[in-house]
Amino acid sequence: MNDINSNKDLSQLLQQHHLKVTGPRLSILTILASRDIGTSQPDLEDILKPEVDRVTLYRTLKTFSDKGIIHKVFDANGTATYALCSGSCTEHQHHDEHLHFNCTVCNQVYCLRDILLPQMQLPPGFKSDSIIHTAAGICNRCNKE
Amino acid sequence: MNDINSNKDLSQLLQQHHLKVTGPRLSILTILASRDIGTSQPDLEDILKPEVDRVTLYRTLKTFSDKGIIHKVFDANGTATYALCSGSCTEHQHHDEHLHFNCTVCNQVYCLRDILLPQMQLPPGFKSDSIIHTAAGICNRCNKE
DNA sequence: TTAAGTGCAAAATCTTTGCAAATGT
DNA sequence: ACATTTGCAAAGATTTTGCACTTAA
Repeated sequence: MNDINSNKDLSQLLQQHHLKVTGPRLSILTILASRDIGTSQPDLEDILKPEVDRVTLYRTLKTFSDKGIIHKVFDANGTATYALCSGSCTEHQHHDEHLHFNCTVCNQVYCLRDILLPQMQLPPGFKSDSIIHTAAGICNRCNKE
Repeated sequence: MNDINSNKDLSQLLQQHHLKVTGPRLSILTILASRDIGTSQPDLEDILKPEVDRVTLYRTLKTFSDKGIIHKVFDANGTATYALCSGSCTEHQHHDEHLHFNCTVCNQVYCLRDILLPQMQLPPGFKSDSIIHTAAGICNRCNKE
């Protein structure tokens, strides 16, 4: 569970990024904030239907990504999933260097923020801003069943 | 450059996977084999147009993925790119645990097979089959210019 | 010969764009 | 009041499906 979850905090989050506080935006943020896992555009669409228009969802996710409020992770099928950024992301740079885990059973994307990520040596001439690590396998919930 | 590149080798590759050797398939494999970088579906489409139908391309890429001949990597925009698998991939399991590098300038996806990948400790209950590492940054070619 | 593969057309999806109406500041 | 944001409609792009024709084995 993310620590940003009261409605008030979410409003502040929007204001910090110079975005107006609107119903659709709060709904979307509330869903994302309540999950430690990435949520796909289609899933969000289902949950928010029919209160929020599909187009608004597209635009809002774009806006949030651009502003550094959420980040995008692709699951194994190439479907984008979205999750709240940690505090240090900005419009100019994302810092989402945590491990993502995509369960092959339930297909959910987990953000495992506590895993230590190793440094990697790149070949000469390559300069990396960020490395995304996405593991595929079975998550703790599906593992039990 | 991949070491599989003669037309004969590519035919064998198809036969090994019980696939018929056809023009479109060889064309697609030839392109992928000649590059150390992932190639996107749209790029392939452009290169192969109008000899190979768009639908054939979709179906062929799907077949090759399923058979373990190529693997799919998503670039930062979520566009799928395709690259030849290393020898050890099968229909049942892919072993593509190399580092992918997506250049933010030219957008190309490099498969950096020689980078040593570290092991990571997952939380209890999580079991991982594979981890994909995708770095974003500037590649050696764009770095020079 | 015949199962697999291809190409075309058309359907189904997914994503973006334009614009008028609504809304937050 | 006014720039932003939304919702609808429609356009555009992407991906899949059906089916008859072709081709490799």
